[in-house]
Amino acid sequence: MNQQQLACFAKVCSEELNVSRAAVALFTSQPAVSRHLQNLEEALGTPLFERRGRKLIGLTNAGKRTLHHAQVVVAQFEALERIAREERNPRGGTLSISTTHTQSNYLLPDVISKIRHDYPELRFNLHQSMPIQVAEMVASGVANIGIATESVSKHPDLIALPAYSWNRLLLVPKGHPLELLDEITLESLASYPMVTYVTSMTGRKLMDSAFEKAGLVPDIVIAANDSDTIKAYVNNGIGIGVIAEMAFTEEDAKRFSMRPLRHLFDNNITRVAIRRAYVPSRVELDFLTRLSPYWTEEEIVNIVEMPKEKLKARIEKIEKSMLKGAGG
Amino acid sequence: MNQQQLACFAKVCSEELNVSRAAVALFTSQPAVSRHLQNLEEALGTPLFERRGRKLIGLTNAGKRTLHHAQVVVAQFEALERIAREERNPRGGTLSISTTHTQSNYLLPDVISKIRHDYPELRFNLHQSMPIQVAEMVASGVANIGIATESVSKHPDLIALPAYSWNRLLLVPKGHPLELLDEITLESLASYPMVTYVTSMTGRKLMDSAFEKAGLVPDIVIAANDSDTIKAYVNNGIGIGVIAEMAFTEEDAKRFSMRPLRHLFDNNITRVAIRRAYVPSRVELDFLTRLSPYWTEEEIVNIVEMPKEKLKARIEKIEKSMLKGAGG
DNA sequence: TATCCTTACGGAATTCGTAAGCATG
DNA sequence: CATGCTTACGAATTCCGTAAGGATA
Repeated sequence: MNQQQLACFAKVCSEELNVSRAAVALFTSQPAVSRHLQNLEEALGTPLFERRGRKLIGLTNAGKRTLHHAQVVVAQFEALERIAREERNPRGGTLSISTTHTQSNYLLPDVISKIRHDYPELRFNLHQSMPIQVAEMVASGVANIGIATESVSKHPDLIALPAYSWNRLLLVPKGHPLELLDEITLESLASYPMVTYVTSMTGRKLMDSAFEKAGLVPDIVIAANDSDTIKAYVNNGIGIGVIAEMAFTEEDAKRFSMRPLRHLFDNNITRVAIRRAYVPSRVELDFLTRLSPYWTEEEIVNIVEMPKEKLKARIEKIEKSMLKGAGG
Repeated sequence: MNQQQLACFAKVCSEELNVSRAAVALFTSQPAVSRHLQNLEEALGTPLFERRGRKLIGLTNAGKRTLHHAQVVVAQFEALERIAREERNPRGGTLSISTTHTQSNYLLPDVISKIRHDYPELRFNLHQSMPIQVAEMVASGVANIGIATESVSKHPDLIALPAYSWNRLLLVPKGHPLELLDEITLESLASYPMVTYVTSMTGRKLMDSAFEKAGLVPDIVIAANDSDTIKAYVNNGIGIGVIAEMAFTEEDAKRFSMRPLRHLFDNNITRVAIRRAYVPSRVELDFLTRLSPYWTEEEIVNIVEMPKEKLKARIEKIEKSMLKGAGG
C-alpha cells in the first residue's frame, strides 16, 4: 500500500469509477492506474470495487471505508507540499478561488482587501465561471475554495458550508411605474418584461418556483450571466431587473431605483465549497473566517474531517441559525 | 515525498532524533533511514532538522509543521491496514491494551466483560507492566491503548486523556488498632510500618508529597508492584497497607478492615494514552467510552487530531470537571 | 575509542508507458 | 465497433543492504 495507490483509488472514485478519466486527471497512463488499483486491493487483501466483468460498478463495504482515509492521505500530502512551499517562500502563497460573477464582483472585493492588508504579498487566483464549473474546479484541485449559490452542495467530493443568506431586489430606471407602487407583488413583476439571471445561476431556481407557486409566468426577455449585464439592459429600458441584493452599489443608486423583494422570495444561501478532507492553509482559514460570521477557524478544521452523516446535521444547524438571523 | 520518508521522519522525531534507533524500530538499515530523510528534505526543498555537523539537534520551523502531518499520514496508513484486516475477518479484531497491575486486575475486568458481550469474538492483548513501559509500548505501537496513572502524560508522542480520579485507602488486618480509631491522620499512618506501592507506580508520588508536606516520613517496610502483593504482606502482619480504592474487593472485606484516606491525600488521575493522530477502531472507541464517563466518541476522535496547545486546554477542562465531581 | 551519520556501490524490486488483447453495450 | 479494463514486456528508475568513510564527544 502506498500513496500513489491511494491517490489513484480516490481519483477513480471521484471520477465516477472511470479509470481512464482518472488516469488523465492524474497525468499518467490508464494501465498504470489500473495496476495501482489491483495492487492496492491485493495489498489490503480485500476487493474495493464491485465489478461486472471488467467494469467497476460500485464500492464494496471495504472500499467505502477505505475511501475516507485515502482522501485524508491525499489531502495531507497536499498540505505537506503547501507547507514546504510556504517555508521556501514565506511571503508568497496564493489564494485560489473559483466563484461566480456576482460573488466575485460584489462580495469578494471587500474581504480580499482586508486579507491583503494582513498578507500584503499574497497572490490571488480568481477563477470566474458558472456554478457547475466552480464545483468542478474545486473538486479537481484547480481552485481550493469555491463560492457559489448553486451546484456546490451536490458534488460528492465537496463539502459545502453555508456562508451567508441573501435575497433579490427589483431594479428599475428612475421614474418607472414600479418605483412608487405601494406594494410590489409577484403579479406586478410578471406584468413587465424582465431581465434577470440565467437558470443555472445565483439562486434563479428559487425565484422561478415562487412564480410557479403563484401560477404566474414571468416575462423574462433577457437572461444574463452577471449582474452588470442585467443593469445595462435595465438602463436601456429593455425591462425591469431582478438582481441579488449585494449587487446593488452606491453607484447604481444614482441611475436606478431599487425595491426590496424579501417578501416575495425565499432567501438564498451562498455556500463555500472545499474538497473533502482538505487541509486549509493559514491564509485560507483567515479568508474563510472573514467571509462569513457563521463559523470559526476551529469549526472549519473540524468540519472538513467530519464523516458525512455528522456533517449534514452540523450544516443544517448553521443554516437554521442563518435563516433566523435575517442574514446578509 | 512518499509514505516511507514521512514514516522515517516521524519515527526519528519520536526517537529523539536518533537515526540509528529509528532504523531499528522501522526494521530497516540505518543508511536507508538517513537517505529517506535527505530525500524528504530535498523533495520539500527545505531542511527539516537543525544540525551540528552530522548530528541532528532539533527541528526547524518547517520540520515542526511537517511533523504533525507526517504523523497523521502514518496513522492513516495504520488505520487503512486495520480496516482491511477487519474486512478480511469481520469477527476478529484485537484490543491491544498496555496497563499496570492495578488497572488490569481491578478496573478492566468489568469493562472488558461488557465489551465482550457486544463483541463476542474479540481478542484481547493485555500487556502488564510499569507505567514507563506502558507509555513506551503505546508509543512504539506494541499496544494501542495505555492506561496508567504515571508517566503517560509526559511522553511527547502520546495523548493522555484523563479517565477517572481515585484515592487511596488504608488496609489493616481485622482487630488492628487503626481499625476503630476516630480519625485517621498522617501521623497515625506514619507510626506503623507500612506496605504500599513502589515509587514509580499508582500515584505513589502524591502520597509521598503529602507526608513530606506534613514533615513526616512514613516507615515503608515493603514497596510492591501490585495490590495483591501488598494485601499478602498486610495479611501476614508485616504492616499496614495503603492501596488504591478500586483494589479493595468484596473478598478483601472478609479478611481486612478498610478506612478511606480521601481527607489525607489529593486525588490521583488515571489516564488513557494513545498515539498522537492515532485513528481508533470501532471497538476501541466503544472500549474508551465505556471506560470513562468523561468523554464521548466524538470527542475522542476530535481530541486525537487536535494541535498541542488546544489539546492542553481541553484536557484541563476535563480534569476540572472530574475533580469537582468527586470522581470514581 | 565508541557512537553515530554520510557516502559508495552492486543487485533487486518497482514503476512506467506502449502495444496488444479482450469484454461490454 | 467504440469504449474501457487487463495483460505483456522492455526500459528506466528507485530502493535496499553491506561496507567503508568521516565527525563528534
